[in-house]
Amino acid sequence: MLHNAANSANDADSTDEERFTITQLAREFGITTRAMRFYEAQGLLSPARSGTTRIYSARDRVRLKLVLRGKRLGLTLKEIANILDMYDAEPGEAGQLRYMLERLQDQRDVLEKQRDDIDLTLAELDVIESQCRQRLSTVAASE
Amino acid sequence: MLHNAANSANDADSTDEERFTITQLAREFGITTRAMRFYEAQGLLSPARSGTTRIYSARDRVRLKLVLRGKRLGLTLKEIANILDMYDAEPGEAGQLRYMLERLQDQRDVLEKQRDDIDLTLAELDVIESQCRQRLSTVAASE
DNA sequence: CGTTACGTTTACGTAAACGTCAAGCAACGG
DNA sequence: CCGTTGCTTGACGTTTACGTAAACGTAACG
Repeated sequence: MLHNAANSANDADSTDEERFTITQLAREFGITTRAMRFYEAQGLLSPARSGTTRIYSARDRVRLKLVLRGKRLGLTLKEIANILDMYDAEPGEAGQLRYMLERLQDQRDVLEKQRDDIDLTLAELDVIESQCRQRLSTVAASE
Repeated sequence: MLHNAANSANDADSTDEERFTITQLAREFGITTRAMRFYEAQGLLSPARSGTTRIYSARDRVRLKLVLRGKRLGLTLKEIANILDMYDAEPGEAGQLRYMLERLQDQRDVLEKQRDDIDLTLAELDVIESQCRQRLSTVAASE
């Protein structure tokens, strides 16, 4: 078993990064190892290897977190990949930077539209709920 | 062709509801007729029929709008159907009403979580964008 | 009267995102 | 040494949400 964490002051290794196994992260985030391997196949993750075994760093963990957040927003894995790529994109030339700014704005537009949709939906849930409570009080009275 | 709208003061029909063809609505919302028929097959829409031809009412149109909003939020058609069902649910008995209130709260939790995710993502896009503009000004200076 | 436009059903195809085996290697406990 | 546990790579199955094509009806247009 991999001795993990709880090693504070020793270790010859210069970087004291925590390392995780695939099942550790899977359990932590409530997903399957199959899903994680799939994300890797899609280029969303690229953990180190010890032999054939995957070793996830803290950075990998953050990326996974971002993937799952993207999923909650209903983004496809491809869209998530595009965002992740922007995170650690090489400087690049002016044209590419300008293109990237456009894509960023597109993403922002989608998210803001989505926030509006959420607010609308929440407002309608309020209406339904109050109607529901109304009926409930009426029904409860006749029991 | 169906003479639509623009008939204000006549018509023996008591309800002056507008009626739409499938292609009208499809064009209006930028989707395909195939999609609309699919939504119907999944129980999300149930337009009237004139012979075999579908006739959509204003109410059908609203439902379609809600379906598309749900889609933008990343909901599955099944989830959307559940929400729509709550819209026009029969009063029902107390137990069912209480169950419905729970489902409503679940939905609210998801949406609020989603809004938090959006705010986080927007904040990160800001960071990326400003870095992007930084580099761009640097690069632009050396041209 | 042919074709163009719009409507229908039925049915097979497809992309995305995994689920679910199967078969195999590696270490560790008893 | 043998079995359990945890990791690996295929590879095929499944669900969702349509796309796409075939084959047909019908109403208007020139």
